[in-house]
Amino acid sequence: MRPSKREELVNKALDVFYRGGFHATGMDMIVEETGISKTAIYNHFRTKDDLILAVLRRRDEVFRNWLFKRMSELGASEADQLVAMFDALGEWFREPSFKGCMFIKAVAEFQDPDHPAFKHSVEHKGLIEKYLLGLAQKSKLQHPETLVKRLLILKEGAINAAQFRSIPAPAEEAKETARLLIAA
Amino acid sequence: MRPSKREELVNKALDVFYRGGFHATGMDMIVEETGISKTAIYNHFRTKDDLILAVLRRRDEVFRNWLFKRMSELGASEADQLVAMFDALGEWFREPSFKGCMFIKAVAEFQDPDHPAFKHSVEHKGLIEKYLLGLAQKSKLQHPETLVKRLLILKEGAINAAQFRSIPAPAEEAKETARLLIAA
DNA sequence: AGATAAAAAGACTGATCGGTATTCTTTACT
DNA sequence: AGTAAAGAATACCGATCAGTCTTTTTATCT
Repeated sequence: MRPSKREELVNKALDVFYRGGFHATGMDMIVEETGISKTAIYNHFRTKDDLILAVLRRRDEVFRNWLFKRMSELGASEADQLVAMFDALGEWFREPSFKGCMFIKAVAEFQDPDHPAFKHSVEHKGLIEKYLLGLAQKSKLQHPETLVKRLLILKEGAINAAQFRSIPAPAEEAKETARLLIAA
Repeated sequence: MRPSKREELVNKALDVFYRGGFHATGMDMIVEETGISKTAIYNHFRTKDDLILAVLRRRDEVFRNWLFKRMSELGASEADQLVAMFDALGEWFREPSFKGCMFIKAVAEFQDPDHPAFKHSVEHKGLIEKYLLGLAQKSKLQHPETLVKRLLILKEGAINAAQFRSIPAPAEEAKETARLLIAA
């Protein structure tokens, strides 16, 4: 099956870039870690940047699917789901392989706002915002736009604190703050 | 004056690394942008990593001094100063050269928790936490440790949102949330 | 001013970068 | 089975990486 070969490459490259960073990881390392030869890789992707973009697209898809599914499993009402986002994040943080948000890393390494990796990272955050806004509107909470923006700030902050490991339970702290916002 | 030459190198290197990233910026670029020859640079620093560490130390010093000073200028009481942190952050975000937090970038590029750049970044956040905790304790607010952890999450989240430019006024959103936390 | 020492400039090193050309292996069809 | 066509493995390319060595400049002291 041809397409699965490509997907396998993207999935493995995702792991390698996530662990090692984008610039610091050379294509030779991708070859070594995936077991796929350079020719085969460049048969699927024109440049390293193209591969990175495919990786980011895959990460976007996987992460959003996982997060939204987990939120709906952990929360009953729409308002509950918004709060449950932080429980889901907490599960993510506790995974041994957790190394922070790939899109935060991407904008850190590709700082030009016109770079496709930067733009895609902004899009990813935008799609999450859109989804949260839908939930906030369905629930009858006041000022849904404002609420969502503040929840997003809490989410990003919790992810960062988790990566720095400077706060023992960032998801829980963010969750309590989110509760406060929703109750207000 | 000898030491000022070294400081000038560190200050200029800081700019270049901040704009271009750590791995993506080669030493030749540092030479070009600073006008200081490679020999002179390597006379002061044994390796590129050593230079990067000096840059991070300088950034830590400059940023904390600026932030704490600005907080005390913008806030009267200790509790006010905690809230005013977000006004100061807002000023930072509006600087045209703003490109996010250098320490977030550092942990994104040097992911190994044992790497000196990672450790120094954690230290930086720790020093800020310590200062905020001092303020929270002097003010008679309840649960100062918890409050500070949540304020830090808001701070990190606002910085990230500012870098992504996904939220129009992240400092203001974070500030309002902080008010809520302090009032609670 | 001239000798000497310190420092900086820039050519250069092996290694590695992203990417390609050539060789080799595998597959598919008659 | 034999042959052609497709795909992958690897040797290889110029460019650039971090870092050094040699040469030239600059500064100091008499």
